[in-house]
Amino acid sequence: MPRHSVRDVIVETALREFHRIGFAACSVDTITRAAGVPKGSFYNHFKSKEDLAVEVVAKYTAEAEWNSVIDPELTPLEKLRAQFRIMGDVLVGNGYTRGCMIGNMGEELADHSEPMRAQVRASLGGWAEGISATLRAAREAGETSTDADLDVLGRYILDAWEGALLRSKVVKNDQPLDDFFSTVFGQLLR
Amino acid sequence: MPRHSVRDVIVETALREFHRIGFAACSVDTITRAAGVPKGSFYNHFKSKEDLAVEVVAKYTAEAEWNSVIDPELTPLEKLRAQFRIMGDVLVGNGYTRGCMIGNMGEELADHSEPMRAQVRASLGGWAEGISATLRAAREAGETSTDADLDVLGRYILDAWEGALLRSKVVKNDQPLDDFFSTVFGQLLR
DNA sequence: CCGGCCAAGACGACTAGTCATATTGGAGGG
DNA sequence: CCCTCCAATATGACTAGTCGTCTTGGCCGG
Repeated sequence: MPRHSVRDVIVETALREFHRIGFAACSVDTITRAAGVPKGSFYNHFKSKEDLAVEVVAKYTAEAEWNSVIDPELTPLEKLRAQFRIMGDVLVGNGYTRGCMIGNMGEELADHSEPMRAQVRASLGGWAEGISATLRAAREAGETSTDADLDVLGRYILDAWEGALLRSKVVKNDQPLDDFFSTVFGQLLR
Repeated sequence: MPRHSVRDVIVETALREFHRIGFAACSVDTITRAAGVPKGSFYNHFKSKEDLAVEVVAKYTAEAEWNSVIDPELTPLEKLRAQFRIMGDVLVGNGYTRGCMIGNMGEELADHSEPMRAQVRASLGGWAEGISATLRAAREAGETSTDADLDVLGRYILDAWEGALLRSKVVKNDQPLDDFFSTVFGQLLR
């Protein structure tokens, strides 16, 4: 049991720290110190820092706040809006820093780490498919009259979200998120 | 003159190398080796690696392929499409690596370097304004019937571009760019 | 001679990962 | 039940670099 729990502490801590400062700036030492775990123990649980990061992205993908929107009273588009809203609230709560963990890792490591590129690809792919599924429900419910291919649109909306988060880190105000919401829900999906 | 030329060689080389592998992965040694310049000379011209990177982003912004689209025969929307197309061709030509230099730097450094955050902010801001100006010309020419606020739309389109380039690095195929073009020109701007 | 510019190599901080040693837990025997 | 031994696991000092930056000596020109 203790070994299992130490491992989990490392993953949880790494998730927080990688998101806070990014992969390159976050050393194994930083993680283990923050986790209160001896540095030498790290390699009992993870083959490398890269392996840990891949696992962290998988965990984040499964547990992101996105998944916490489960109110059955919401229409499909209301649900989609709530999902993006809650993710945006996290960004704002962090003072417009950190952006999106998945996008950050893709940006930083896609050209350098094949396991990470594969993980980010899977994470973004699954996320976009979820958006497209919600769009299909919205279309069936008569919530949107768009004639766009909904798989294309789901992916595109996610791209726009990643870009908006990036710009939020840069301008440090609400404008990118406001632009996103008004364009996606006010133009593309009406 | 020689100092000026060495300095320029460093900037040109840095532009290439920073874009190829990103800020953190690109050491001063990497740049000076590639430039054929003694490493010790570097600090005669630049206060720091960060200062160089800021200057590189400014230079890239001024000289990106985006600016090379000047055919007066093109309608505003044709011009906009050509501008994005030529930028996309660079990505494809590099095997779907590198993404967008400005976005990359913003991603990697916005939370760590204030001068870089300011530069990326200026670069993205200017770029988005250019897009919005083209959209206004398109509206006046009757090319688009969108009723969106064109300043909002310009910024949003640029966000979507950044996100599409990120995803291109991850999936390494044409899908993100295709999604971008069909949604922006097939949905938002028709 | 003096001042300014150049650049080689030194400097100190930091990194991911290793490994010799310490610790712990489980199994077997009395 | 207790004790001993052994194997597996834990750990912190260490290794072998890399890094950005600085210092100092040399060179050149006025």
